[in-house]
Amino acid sequence: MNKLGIEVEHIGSAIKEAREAKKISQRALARKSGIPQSHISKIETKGVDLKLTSLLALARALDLEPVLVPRKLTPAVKSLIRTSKSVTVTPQSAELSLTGHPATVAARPAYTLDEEEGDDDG
Amino acid sequence: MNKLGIEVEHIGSAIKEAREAKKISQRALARKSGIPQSHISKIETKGVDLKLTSLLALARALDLEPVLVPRKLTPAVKSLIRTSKSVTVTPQSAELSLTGHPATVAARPAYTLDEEEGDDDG
DNA sequence: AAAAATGATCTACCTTGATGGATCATGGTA
DNA sequence: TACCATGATCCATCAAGGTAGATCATTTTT
Repeated sequence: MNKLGIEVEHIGSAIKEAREAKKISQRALARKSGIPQSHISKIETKGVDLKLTSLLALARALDLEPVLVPRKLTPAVKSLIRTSKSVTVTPQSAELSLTGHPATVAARPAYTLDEEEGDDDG
Repeated sequence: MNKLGIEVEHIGSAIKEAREAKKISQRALARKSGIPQSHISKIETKGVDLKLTSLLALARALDLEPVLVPRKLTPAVKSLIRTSKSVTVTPQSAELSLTGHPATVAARPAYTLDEEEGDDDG
C-alpha cells in the first residue's frame, strides 16, 4: 500500500504468473520488453509502483493488454477472461486484474466483486 | 512516445473523457482521487507517464478498473464495453483501452488511434 | 459588475522508478 | 567437477512523477 492506499504488489505476481505461464525467464522477458532483468526481479518480488510505459512494455511482451473497464462491467469481463482460460486449460490461471482480486480458481461461483471502496464523494 | 515507443498521451484523453462524461471538474476529481488538480491538468494535457498508483486512484475515482486482458480477448472485451456503452447511451463514448487501439465507432467519426507495435523477439 | 469556478501554468522540493552493469547462491546438466 | 542459466541483490546515477501552494486568464453564475 502506498500513499493512496493502493495495493501494488499483486501486479508483480500477475506479471510473474503470466511470465511463468509463458514459460520464459526473466532475462527473456527483459530482452523482449526492454526492461532490465534486475528490474523485473524487483517488480515481481518487491512491490514496485510501475510507470505506465513499463507496465505496457511488460504486458505487451506477455501478450496482455491493460484495458480500462467500467466498474459495472468488470465482473462480466473477468468472467469472459476466466472462461476463456478454463477453455484453454492453463496450468495455473490467475486473475490478472490490475486491482488484484480474489483468485479465480476455476470452480469459482459467479463474481466475487471488487474490494470495497470508501465513498468520499463530495 | 517514450523510451519504449509507447504512447502515453491518450490515457490523459481517456481520463479526461471519462471525467467529463461524469461531469465533474478536475478539482472534484482531485478531491476524490487524492491527486492534485495541477497534476490532473498536466495528465490530461501533456502526456504523463503515470505511475500505477496514480492510474488506479484516478480510475477508481472514475469508476473504472484497469484489467489485464489476454490479447486474443481484447476485441471481445472492447466489444463488450462498447455495446454496454451504446446501451447506456453515453454522450461521448470513448475507447478506454490503455493502449488506445482499434476504434469502437458506434456513432462516431471513427478516429483510429492505432499505433501498431513492432514485434521484435520471437 | 462582482463573485465563483474552471483549467492551465509555474516554482521549488522530494521521492522513486528505471537504467546499466556486476555479483552471487542455487540448481540443473554435460 | 566445471559450466551455464536462473532469479535475487547491490550500487551509483539520472530522469521524471508527484506534492504543495499559488496564480492567472476565462467562463459561468449570481
